[in-house]
Amino acid sequence: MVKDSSTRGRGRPLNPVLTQRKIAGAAVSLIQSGGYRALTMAALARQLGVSASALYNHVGSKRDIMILVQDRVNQEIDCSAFDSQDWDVALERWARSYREVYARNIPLIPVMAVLPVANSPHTLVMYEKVAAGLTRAGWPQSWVINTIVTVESLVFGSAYDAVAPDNIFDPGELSGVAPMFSAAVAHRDLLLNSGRRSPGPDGAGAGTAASPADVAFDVGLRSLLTGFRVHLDALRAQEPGTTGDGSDLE
Amino acid sequence: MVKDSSTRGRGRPLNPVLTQRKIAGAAVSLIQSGGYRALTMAALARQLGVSASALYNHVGSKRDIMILVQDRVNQEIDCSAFDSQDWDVALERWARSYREVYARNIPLIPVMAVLPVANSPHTLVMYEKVAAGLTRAGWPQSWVINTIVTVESLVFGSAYDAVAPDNIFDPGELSGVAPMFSAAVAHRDLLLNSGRRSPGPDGAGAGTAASPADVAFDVGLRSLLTGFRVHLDALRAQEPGTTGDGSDLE
DNA sequence: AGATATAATGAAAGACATTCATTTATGGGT
DNA sequence: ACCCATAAATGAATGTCTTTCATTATATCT
Repeated sequence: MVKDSSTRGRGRPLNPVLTQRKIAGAAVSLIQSGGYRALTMAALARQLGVSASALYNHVGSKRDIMILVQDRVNQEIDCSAFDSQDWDVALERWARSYREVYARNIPLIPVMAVLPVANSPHTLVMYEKVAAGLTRAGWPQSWVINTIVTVESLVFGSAYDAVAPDNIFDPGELSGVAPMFSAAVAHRDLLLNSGRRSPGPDGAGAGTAASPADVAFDVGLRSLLTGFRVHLDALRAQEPGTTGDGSDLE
Repeated sequence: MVKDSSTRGRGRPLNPVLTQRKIAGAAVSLIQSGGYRALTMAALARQLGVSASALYNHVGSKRDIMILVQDRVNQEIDCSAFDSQDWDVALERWARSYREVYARNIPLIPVMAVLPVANSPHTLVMYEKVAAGLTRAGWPQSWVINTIVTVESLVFGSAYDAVAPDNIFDPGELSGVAPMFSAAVAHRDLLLNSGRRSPGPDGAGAGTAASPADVAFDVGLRSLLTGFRVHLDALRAQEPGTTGDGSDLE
C-alpha cells in the first residue's frame, strides 16, 4: 500500500529520498537564490522535503555540504585555454575566471583554500588541466604546484577585495595622519569616479567596466605573469634542454 | 563606600568596568590562549568579570570586537624596512611579516580584507608607511594602492595556504584521473619529506625548515616583485624624470 | 525467516549572539 | 540643590542554528 505522497511516514521510505547529489544541488540552488546566509540545514531540508535530521544520514556535517558545493562550483571555472593557448595566456584566463567565480562565492574561500582535494573530483580535473598545460609548456615539475598555489593565493585575496566596499581605503577623519596614503587613495577614487573604465596599459581591456579592484587584480596578475616569464627564462638559460620529461621548449 | 569586589550590584558601577580598550585586550588574550573558537561573548564577559550583555554598551556587535582586534594585531606587522631599505626589499619584508601575522590569525582575514580602514588608526599608520616608502622610491601615485592591494591579496591567500594541511593536494584514490598533477604533487612531497615541516606535538625539534607553503609564497612573492620591477622600469623609461600626476598608466 | 544495516521522523539538547526590562550612578542644565 | 536624560551594569529571555537521540519502518544479506 503506497502512502500519500504529501506526508511521509516515520520509517525508512519505500525509495530513498536523499542522495549527496541531491543535497548538493539543493544547496547550490538555495545559495543562488538567497546567498550563503540562506543555506541552513532547516532550509535545505525544507527544500528537499525532508526533516533536517535526515540530512545527517548522508553527510556528516554542514561543512561536508560546503565541500560538495565547492567541488560543484569549481566546475564553473574556465580552464579551457590550456588546450589551445600559450601557458601564460591560459594561466591568465584561468586566474580571471577563477577570481570571478570566487568573488561570487566568498564563503567558499576558507573551505577551498584549506581543503584536501582528495574527494573533489571536478576540482582535481581542473588541477590536472592546469598542471598538464604548464608541464607541456616546459615548466619543470617542481615549479608547477608552486605556480598554482601562487595564482590561487592571489585569486582568493583578490576575490575578497572584489567584494569589499568602494570606500575601503577611505581614511576618514584620520587622513591627517596618513597624507601620502590619502593622496594615493585620492588617485584611486579618481578612477572610481571616472566611470569605471579599464584603461588597460597593454590594451587588454575586455571592454567591460572595471572597478578599482578589477584594475588592481589586473596589475597584480600581469606583474605576476611577468615575473613568472622572467624566472622561467632564467631557468631555461641555466639548464638548457633538461627541463624534465618530454619537455617542449615552446 | 566601595562594595565588595567579588559581586557587583545591579546598576551602574561606581567607576566604569569596561572600555573598548579593555574589551579588545581581553579578546586578544582569549584568542591567544584558545584560538578564535574561544572568543565568545560569554567567555569574553567572564574574562572581564561582567555579564555578556554589558559588552553591548560599548560595542555594537561581535564583529566590532573583531575590528578592534584586527587593528591591534596589525601593529605586529613589521614595516620598518621602508625607513631604510630600497622599496623592493622593504616591500618583501613587509609582505613576509604580514603573512606571518595573518597565518596566526586566519579568522581575521575576512574582516581585514573587506573592512573600511577609517576607524583603524594603527592600520592606517601601516599603510602610510608603505605608501610613503613607495612614493619616495619614485612610484607613481596611481600605482601605489594597486601595489598594496596586490601584495595584500597574495598575503591573505598565502596565509590560508600556510595553515592548510600538508596533504592538501594529495589526489588520493583519484590520482588516476590526474597523472600530470599527481606527478607535480609528488615533487612537492619530496620537498616536504626532506625538510621537516612541523615541530613535534610537544613543540620539540622545531627546526626552521621551510614548508612547501613557505616555498610557494617565496616563489610567488619574488615573481611578483620581479614583475613590479620590470613594470616600474618600463614606466620610467617611458616618462623619464617626471612622476607627474600619472593619470594614465600608458 | 531472522538479523542487521539504512533512511526517514520528531523532539530536544546545547551553543551563541543579541535584545529587553530593570536598576543604579553620573553629570549638565535651570 | 534638584531634575532628568544618559550611561553602564544585571539577569532573564529570545531566536537561530547545528547536531544528537530514540523511535519506526523498510531493505538487504545470510
